[in-house]
Amino acid sequence: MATLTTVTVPVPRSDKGEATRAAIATAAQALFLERGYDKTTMRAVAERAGVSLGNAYYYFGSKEHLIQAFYDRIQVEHTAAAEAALAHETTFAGRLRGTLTAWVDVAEPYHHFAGKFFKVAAEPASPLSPFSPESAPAREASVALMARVVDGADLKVPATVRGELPELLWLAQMGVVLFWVHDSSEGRRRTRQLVDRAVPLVDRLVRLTRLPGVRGAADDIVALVRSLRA
Amino acid sequence: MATLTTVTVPVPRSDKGEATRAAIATAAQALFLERGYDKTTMRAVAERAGVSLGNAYYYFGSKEHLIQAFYDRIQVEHTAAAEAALAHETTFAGRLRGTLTAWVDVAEPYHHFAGKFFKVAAEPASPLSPFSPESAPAREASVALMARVVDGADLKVPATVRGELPELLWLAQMGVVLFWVHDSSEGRRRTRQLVDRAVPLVDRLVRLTRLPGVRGAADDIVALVRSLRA
DNA sequence: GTCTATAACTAGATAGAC
DNA sequence: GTCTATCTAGTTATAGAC
Repeated sequence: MATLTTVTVPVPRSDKGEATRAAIATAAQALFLERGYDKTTMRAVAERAGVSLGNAYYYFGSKEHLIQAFYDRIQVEHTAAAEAALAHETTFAGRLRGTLTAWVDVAEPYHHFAGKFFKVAAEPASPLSPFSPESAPAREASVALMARVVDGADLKVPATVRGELPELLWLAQMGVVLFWVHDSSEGRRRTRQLVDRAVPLVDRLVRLTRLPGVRGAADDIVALVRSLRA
Repeated sequence: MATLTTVTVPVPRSDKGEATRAAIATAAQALFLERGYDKTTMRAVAERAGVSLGNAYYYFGSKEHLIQAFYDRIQVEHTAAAEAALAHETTFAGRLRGTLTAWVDVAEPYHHFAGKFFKVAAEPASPLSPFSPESAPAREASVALMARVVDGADLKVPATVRGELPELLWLAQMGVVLFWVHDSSEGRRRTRQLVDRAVPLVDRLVRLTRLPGVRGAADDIVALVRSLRA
């Protein structure tokens, strides 16, 4: 159980501060895309933003904090791109595939420094960890998106399973992200293959939970997941 | 598909070099345990080892390379500890549980800096990534251990499933490690609970693959895993 | 060629004045 | 809020010793 720690995030109180903060974030994003994370120095970010090094640190506690903006950006873009797919897909498999493929599309421009990205996110103490309190809004938004995948679909499964499905699908998405990070094929061809092949499988597994022999096991999985959240 | 990159590892050619290398690794391990990863400086490691800073870098390309020794140590200790459990367990569930619990026991002393550990391992380009070529020996040893879990057990499942089971169980172990890294409960109580609850579930799921309706899905999973390895 | 050492460089982070 | 000056520690360059 994570102890709840208070994190001091310098939220700008004035309009001027807001503008400065945005300038720094924008400069960082541009430089990360141009040169990648490692080759972008805090000094270069500050210079491009037109502020001093010390001032950049006033708004962002560390270089890693500048990454959070990408997290948020991808999340927002993904939701928009997924909605387009969800609008015309009615089957569970179609909706899930559309949503996952939309993520791969949206994330592509950032792949070349996704390693650093992921590295930071993997540290438990990091606010960028997908399990951290700070990431709760983005995580909940992603789970909510998976809920929309399930809700609009032609899916008949036990209520217990259905209730936990969005969170389980989010976890599956984390698995896709893990694969994607390691995928150096052109255009993330291999990740797309993984999605195309795994989705029908997931579809099949989910529907199998209606089988008497399988349902008990599925309920146990649900109970386990619930107990881990506590 | 990972491109095969040549990695220059300075393997000492003389006995003296070997001794120096060992002294540095030993000093690093002691300091990491005493103060943690972040608070251990390369200068401190060099000093404790009785060598210059530059010399430390001659043997270890970066501070992160010093972590590899822990990887190897845990792997060796885990195999030994697991053998003890495997010697008197005959059921699949018992053998799996003993092996996973042995890992939690062995890894406990290193938990306080496991975050850094994991952070480094999460970067795809890192030689410490569990999927990297450099980690192949340790990974293969872990998979081989899982093969021993399966081989000595009372398990009747389709041959296709059985063939991939060691690797799938290794993947499950990675999941336990991920949970463990984030687990701040005393004595890793929650991770142990996870193992205790998940093992019977895995046992049940594996045996379910004999059901006609489930077997097809299981074969698809096996096929997917195989295609991803290519 | 294999090792080892010293000095210098780089960039993330902090302290304190304004 | 913003700046300048400074600190720290990972890393590299390079010269020389075995």
